[in-house]
Amino acid sequence: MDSALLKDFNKRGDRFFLSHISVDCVIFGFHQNQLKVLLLKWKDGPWCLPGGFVKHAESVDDSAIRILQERTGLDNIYLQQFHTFGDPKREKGKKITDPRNWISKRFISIGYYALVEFSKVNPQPDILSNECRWWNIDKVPVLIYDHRQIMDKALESLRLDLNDHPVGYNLLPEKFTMPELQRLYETMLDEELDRRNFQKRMLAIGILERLKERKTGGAHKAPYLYRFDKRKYARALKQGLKLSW
Amino acid sequence: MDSALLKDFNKRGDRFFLSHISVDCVIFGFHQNQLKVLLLKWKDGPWCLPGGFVKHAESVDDSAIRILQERTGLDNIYLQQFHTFGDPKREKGKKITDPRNWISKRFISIGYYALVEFSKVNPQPDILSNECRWWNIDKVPVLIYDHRQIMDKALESLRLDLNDHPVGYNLLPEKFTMPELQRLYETMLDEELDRRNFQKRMLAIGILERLKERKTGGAHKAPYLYRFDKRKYARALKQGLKLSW
DNA sequence: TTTCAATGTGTAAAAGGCACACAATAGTAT
DNA sequence: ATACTATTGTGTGCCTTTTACACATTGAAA
Repeated sequence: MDSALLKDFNKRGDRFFLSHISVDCVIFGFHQNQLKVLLLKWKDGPWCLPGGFVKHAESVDDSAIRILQERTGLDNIYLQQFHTFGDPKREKGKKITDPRNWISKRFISIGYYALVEFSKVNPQPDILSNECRWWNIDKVPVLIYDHRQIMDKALESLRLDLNDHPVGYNLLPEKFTMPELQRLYETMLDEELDRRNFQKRMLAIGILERLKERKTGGAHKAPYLYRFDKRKYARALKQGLKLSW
Repeated sequence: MDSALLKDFNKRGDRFFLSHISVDCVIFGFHQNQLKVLLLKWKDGPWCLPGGFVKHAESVDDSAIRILQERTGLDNIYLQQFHTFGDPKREKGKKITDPRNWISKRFISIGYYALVEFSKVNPQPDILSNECRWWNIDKVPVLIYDHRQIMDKALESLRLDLNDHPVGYNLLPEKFTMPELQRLYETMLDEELDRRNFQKRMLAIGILERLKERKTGGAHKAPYLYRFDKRKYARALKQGLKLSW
C-alpha cells in the first residue's frame, strides 16, 4: 500500500471516520472439532482482532458487517454486539508519532462477535496486515492492547447466548453429524457432555431434521447426517428457548 | 445557569469530553410495589434518560459512575453496561444551531443500567433540566430520540441478568418482606409467580436471613422481615447462580 | 367476637436432568 | 472370510427440580 496514503489516513482519518471510536470483531469458526478465531498480524509485529472504524453516516452495526465482509468475504453473518471497551489505558503500548494525529487519539472499541461457517471463509489481510488466519481457541498468540480481554469476553458472551440460541446453525456446514454438533458444544462450553443425553436434548428442541444419508469415511459406524430445519428454527427462536447449559 | 457558559459547552465541549460519545443511564428503583425509572425533563421540553459525556482521561465506566452520582447522590451503585447504540439516525429531531458545534455532531451512546435503593435517592436535575423524578415503568412519558428503545433494552437485559444475579439486593431496603421481594420479581419479569414456590426457591439459594421481627401496619397477617446475608450473597455470586426464570 | 385477606408451611404429581447398559455397524487387522 | 475395535443408535430407571395445590395461622377491621 501507498505509504503517503497511509500517513494521510493516520493523520486525517476523521475525514471518513468518527473520532475515538473503533469496532473490533471476534470471528469464531469451527473446523476439525476445534473452535477457531480469525486473527490478523500487523506488518510490524503483533497479532490482533479484525477491526475498523465507523464511517460518518454509517451505523455501528453496519461498520461491523462491513469489517466482517472485508475480512471473510461473507455477507449475512450471525453477528452480536457484546460489550464496549472504554478504559483510557486499553491501548497500552500504542505507538504515537504525533499526538495530534487522528489515529493517535484515544479509542473506545465496540466489540462484536461473529459465528461463521469455516469452509466458506476466505481470510483476507487488511492494509495494515500481511497475514490473516485461523487460530485454535486454546492456542491464540499474545494479542495487542486489550484484545485478549475482548476475545475472552466474547467467548463468555457466546456461552451465555447458548442459553437462548441454538448457535450451531451458524458455525456448522449445512449437513453435519450429531457427534460434530456435540464437539462444538463441548468446545464452546469447555465441558464434556454425555453423548446420549446430548442427543435427546438437541432433538427435543425440534429444530433438527435427520437425513437418510450417513457420513462415510470414518473408521467406525457411520453416523447419520442432520440439518437444521429453517422454519422450525426461526419459530423456536421467536418463542425463545430455555436451554441453560 | 450562565447562558454564555452553556453556549461554550455546546460549541467546544471537546475540550473536556470525547467527541461523538455519550453515556446514558437507565436507573431503576422499586417503591410501593412498583418498578420505577429516573427521568429528566429538559428545560425546553421532552423527557429523557440521565446522561452525560466521557472526559478525556476517564474510563467509560467511571463516566457512568459519575453521572449516576450527580443525579442520585449515590456512590457504590450496581451498574451494568448493556448495549451501545450507534444508529446515525438515533438522535432524530435533534435541534442543530451550528453543525460545526461539538454538541451538534453525531453521538454514539453507551447504555448502562443501574439498580438503586429508592429511598436513598435524592433526584437532582442537571444543568439542562428543571425536573428529575421517578416514573412508573408502565407509565413513562414519550422520551426524546431513541431513549425509549434504550430503556426497553435495559429492561430486557435486566431480565436476562436475573438468571445469574439475585438482583433484589440492590433494589430493596435492608429489611424487606418475602411478598415485597416477590412483587419486585413479578414486576421485573412481568409475570405472576406462585407465592409458595417463589419463597421456597428464594430460600433455597441460601442468601436470605429471616429476622425475628415482622412488618406491622399492614391490614392482615404480619409477614416476617428478611435481609440479605452479605457473605453468603458474595459467595453465591462467585460460584455463579443458575436461576433461569 | 367475627370476618377477611393475606401470610406460613407442607405434600404429591409431573417434568426434566442424569447416569448408565446393550445392541448395531463401518472399517481394520488377521 | 472372520474376528476385532471403536464408535454410533436407542432405551430405561433413578433422582432432583419444578409445578400445582390445600390448609392452618394471624393481624387488623368491622
